[in-house]
Amino acid sequence: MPELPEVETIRRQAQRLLVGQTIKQVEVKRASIVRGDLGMLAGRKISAVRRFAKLLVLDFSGGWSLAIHLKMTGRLAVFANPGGFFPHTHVVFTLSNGKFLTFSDMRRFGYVQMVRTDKVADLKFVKSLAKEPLSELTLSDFASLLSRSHRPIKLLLLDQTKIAGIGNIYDCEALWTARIHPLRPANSLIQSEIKRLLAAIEMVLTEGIKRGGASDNTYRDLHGEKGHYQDYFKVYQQQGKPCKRDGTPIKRIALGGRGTFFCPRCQPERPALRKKAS
DNA sequence: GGCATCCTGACC
DNA sequence: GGTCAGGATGCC
Repeated sequence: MPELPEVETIRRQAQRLLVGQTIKQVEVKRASIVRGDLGMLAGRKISAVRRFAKLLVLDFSGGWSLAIHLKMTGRLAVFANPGGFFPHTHVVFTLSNGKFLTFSDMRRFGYVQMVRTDKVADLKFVKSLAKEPLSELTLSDFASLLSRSHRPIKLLLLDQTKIAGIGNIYDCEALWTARIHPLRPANSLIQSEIKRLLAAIEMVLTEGIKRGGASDNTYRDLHGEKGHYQDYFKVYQQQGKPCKRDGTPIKRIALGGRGTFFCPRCQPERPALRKKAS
């Protein structure tokens, strides 16, 4: 589902397509995914698009904002005609250019929430977020974060209150890139591994943005199109296929109730012991 | 900190 | 029919 690179892709597209547009009409088809009164947005102009980890925020004239969380299957997309809308479309905004901005979500885990622009930073979810890897988190932040937890590194990276924006896909891909086993206790990583892992996280997120996100399954961008990062997966949902580094079959285990993919050979459960000089 | 839970659909 | 799905939270 949408992680940092996917939401950032949508943010950049929205910046170009939506800023300057005025909301002509709002239609809520399913009230349960809406928090607050979307009718307040009619007649308002979109002035900015922001992202907080995986949360997208549209700012409107008059001090109102709309926080949008896509969770697992949410999609924010612009269509020229109502005939093209995705299934499970719950909210439709008619724009001043005659197009339609839609929010759809098959599993209905996502939401759209009205909030005063000056209160966005006070949203419980936003306040709980840790630093972002591509813009805020330093190596010493990361090292200190890891040293304070004995949880499996894979789970720590998924915790938005520890490091913001990573989901299951980029988690697995970063661990493979850094050659670190997902079950390794966070505080067992040595300095060289910590450095490698942070570089790997930055690399896979940057690559994800460059490829327009990963559409392994349901993700679509603001144009309703798939991303391409799924064509570059090294381990995610590649179980049984040969590791791109050493040919060993990729393994899948369950960790914290979700799929975890890794190479059992180049991501060893224990760091390689230094060979004794003989 | 670990686990169930909100939903629907795809796939084996 | 059973399993799995990229998130976040609320409960123990």
